[in-house]
Amino acid sequence: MSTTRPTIHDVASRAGMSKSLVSLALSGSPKVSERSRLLIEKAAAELGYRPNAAARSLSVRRSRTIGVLILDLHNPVFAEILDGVQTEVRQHGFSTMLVTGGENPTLEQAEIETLREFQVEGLILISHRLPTDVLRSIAADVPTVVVTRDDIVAPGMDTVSNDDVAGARLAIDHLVGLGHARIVYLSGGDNPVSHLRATGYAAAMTAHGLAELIRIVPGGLTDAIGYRAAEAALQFNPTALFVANDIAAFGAIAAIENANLRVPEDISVIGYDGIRIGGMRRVNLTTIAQPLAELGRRAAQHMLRRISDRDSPAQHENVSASLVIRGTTGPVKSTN
Amino acid sequence: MSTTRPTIHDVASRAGMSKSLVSLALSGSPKVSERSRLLIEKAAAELGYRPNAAARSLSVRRSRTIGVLILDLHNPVFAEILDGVQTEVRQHGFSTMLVTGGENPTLEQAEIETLREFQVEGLILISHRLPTDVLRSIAADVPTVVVTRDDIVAPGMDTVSNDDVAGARLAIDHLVGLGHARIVYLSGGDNPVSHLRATGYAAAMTAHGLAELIRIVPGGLTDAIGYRAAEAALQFNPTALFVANDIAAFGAIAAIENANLRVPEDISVIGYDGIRIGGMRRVNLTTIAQPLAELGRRAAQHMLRRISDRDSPAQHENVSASLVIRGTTGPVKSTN
DNA sequence: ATCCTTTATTGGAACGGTCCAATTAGTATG
DNA sequence: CATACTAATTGGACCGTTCCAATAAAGGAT
Repeated sequence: MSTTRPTIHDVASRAGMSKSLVSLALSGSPKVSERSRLLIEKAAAELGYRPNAAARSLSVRRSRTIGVLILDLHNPVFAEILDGVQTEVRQHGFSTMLVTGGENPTLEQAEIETLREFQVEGLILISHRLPTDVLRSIAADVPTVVVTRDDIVAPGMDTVSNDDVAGARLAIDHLVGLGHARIVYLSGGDNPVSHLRATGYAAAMTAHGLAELIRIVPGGLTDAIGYRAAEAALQFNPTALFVANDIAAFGAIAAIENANLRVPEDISVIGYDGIRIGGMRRVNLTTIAQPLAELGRRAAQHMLRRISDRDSPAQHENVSASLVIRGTTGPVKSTN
Repeated sequence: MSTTRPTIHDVASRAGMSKSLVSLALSGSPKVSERSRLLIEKAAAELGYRPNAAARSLSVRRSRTIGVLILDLHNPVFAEILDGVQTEVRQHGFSTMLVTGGENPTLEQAEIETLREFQVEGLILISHRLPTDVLRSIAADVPTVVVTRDDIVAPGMDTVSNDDVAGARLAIDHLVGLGHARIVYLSGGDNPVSHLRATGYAAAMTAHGLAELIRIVPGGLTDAIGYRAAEAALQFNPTALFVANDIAAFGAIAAIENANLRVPEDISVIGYDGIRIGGMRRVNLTTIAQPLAELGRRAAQHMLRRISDRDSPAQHENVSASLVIRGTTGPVKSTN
């Protein structure tokens, strides 16, 4: 059916008043008489009237929508952050428009372009792979907040992330506290977050007088790559592995078990991120947990602030990650 | 800076031609002279002009956007389906607008309302918890396709799902083939999908002459509930568990191991869905895999068809799931 | 009754595009 | 060198809202 959707005009003529009054009534203005309001509401309901957001946004010059770019849908980390963003944003009467670039910079840029054509009032980037200058120019004319990374700063751009260096230190402290010394870091590939975690690892090792035992094995953020990286790491005869993220840690554990070693009895493993499935009893991964939904909520709050005050100074918030001890780390084997 | 974004008028006056010509040129019309086109493109670039999607959509009366409702962001199943939707839809020049209702019918309805105000041209529901009549009335005036469920049919609404009954049968056939008989089904709670899988389970058991061994333990779709359900299931002294979904299967495995039994030596476990993390070597879950991204792609295709031909007959597509044998199922113990 | 306030209502311009019909410029034809 | 086309360009209506300035209606005070 639905030939054309009813407009405010249709409601007006059915209620026998002007479209202006309908507009007023529907937006809850107090200067509409009770009688008219009722009539109008009745007509609107009967017609199944639904305001046209495009027309409104054109008229008021606000879309009440914020754009969200998510790095990779398959990594639960980002879904959990998104969840926080959504709840916060919704509470303030905003909608979100979501896109993914699948870690492909070109695609990411195109998707952001689309978002901007829709006149989103702000952009939340749940991580990204954009070149610095591109990011800069985006942030220069639309309120932007980046979650998860704080390596790039630009005027008018906020960041919300956890302190990866401190988090890594937490992991190493925990392991050293359990008596470990030959601790290898499986990196998460060539990206800023992984580099920071490497830095924290190296710093903590050094602080514990273990500088000469620092070993970094190149890896990545997936299960399969974690598996391979762990295999490579075994050559160093480690007693513990610090893995760049939880998903890769899953792979690492599999590799260890496959080499007929036990976790944590022979080798302890600690991940990073604190995704929910890491807590599944079957996996039970010790990890450095970021408050993911909280990260998202904060990001949304910064966004809302920045929208209402475009040139409030850039803020870079650092929330702290925490050590969650579960079953994949334990005391180092006495003899070895 | 960005006081006001440049409009097509600004481009026109800078290039020294009319806004109509600018519109023509920018949409690649062949009736614009080479000279003018170049001038216009230059002006647009210099100004950083970006068309206003709201204005366009108002004028052409098409938004080129489709709305997507996703049941629960935390379950990877839905993210993987979404991925398929996105790639397909994008290829055809559409954007998506994503919302979640978190399994809450009221919230879902509100979110769908928002989507409709944005004049989405169609709605893809990656599962949902809507009452039948609500769903019906939605489908009655906006092209709708439901993924994952085909229990409700309505005119003008397509569905894309896997055949849960057949899938369940596949699982049971596999287990029976391995010699199992005391096979318990851990349900996924009170929802249509789980019921269908129960039906398939019961039918297959009956077909194998095991009708009197049918045991259904109430469960849910999460790890924690799967754990508890498995504990409860042990009273039946099963040799195998068929679990309503992969995530719950993870929990079930943990429960079994916690009871000092081994998987699959003592008890085999098979899940349903085929989410990626089930393939992680550490987990290595045997499962009935739905082609998730494919499901999403198909849904998008139906959507596009329905958009271009509103009253093409409702289609209900059933893609088949397949058995993926991994490490959590094995031959039944000889003596027991 | 008349004038002044309030209160309620309305017409119309604007928002930034698209697209159609009309106009102008340019070119070929007889 | 008109005439008839074709190609290129333009003005303006329209899409569905909001909102402001203007108008109408309803009381109140004198």
